[in-house]
Amino acid sequence: MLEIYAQKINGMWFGVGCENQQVFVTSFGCCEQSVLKNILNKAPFNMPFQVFMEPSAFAKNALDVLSNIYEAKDVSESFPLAMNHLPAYTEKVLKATSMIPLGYLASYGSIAKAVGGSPRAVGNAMAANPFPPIVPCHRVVKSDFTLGGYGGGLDVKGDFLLREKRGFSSLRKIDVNGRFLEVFPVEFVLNANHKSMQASTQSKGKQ
DNA sequence: TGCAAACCATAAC
DNA sequence: GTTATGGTTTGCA
Repeated sequence: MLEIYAQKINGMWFGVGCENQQVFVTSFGCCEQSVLKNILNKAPFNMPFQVFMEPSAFAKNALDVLSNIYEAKDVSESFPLAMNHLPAYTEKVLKATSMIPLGYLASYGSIAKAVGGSPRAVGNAMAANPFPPIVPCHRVVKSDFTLGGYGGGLDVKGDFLLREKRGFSSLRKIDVNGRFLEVFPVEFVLNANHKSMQASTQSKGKQ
């Protein structure tokens, strides 16, 4: 039985679906309704569920962690995430994605290089991510430093990156099962988008 | 810049 | 099985 909890923390709604001290699905959003809808969308389709008003201790802790991640705090705590029901490739991509450190981003292509497959396949796995923002799919962007897509909306993704800005300036390589995942500072994307906005306003000015 | 083709795992049929 | 569909990338005009 999937136990579903939703709670408002600091103005934002967070939700978890769990069973046997394992997290199956998470969600966040501006209202309770959308959070619950997302949870039911991403939950294994044939799993019976029940929505609870009072979070269990386990769920309460999970909700707090979600909120901390949302606020771009450095969260070291990790959870038992139930990934067994996911396709093997999706699981690999999500695990690699969860290794991207706070303040850094990876491109769809660099993840594809690290785990195999193609950038599009990585994008598909991101879209299927049941664990936002525990698995930080908002830290995956296009290779040209534009944002790409995001289930919760691009503005949400952009806001995340602004909050996660940490002032790093150099590339890093993360070891993912012996293969390297290249990551770069959030600033690269923020600067690139800033420049492109400047460029578009300049070209408008010239006309 | 803009467009077309290659990319490859999923889900739907 | 087969097809359609992407949260992409790359090359070429």
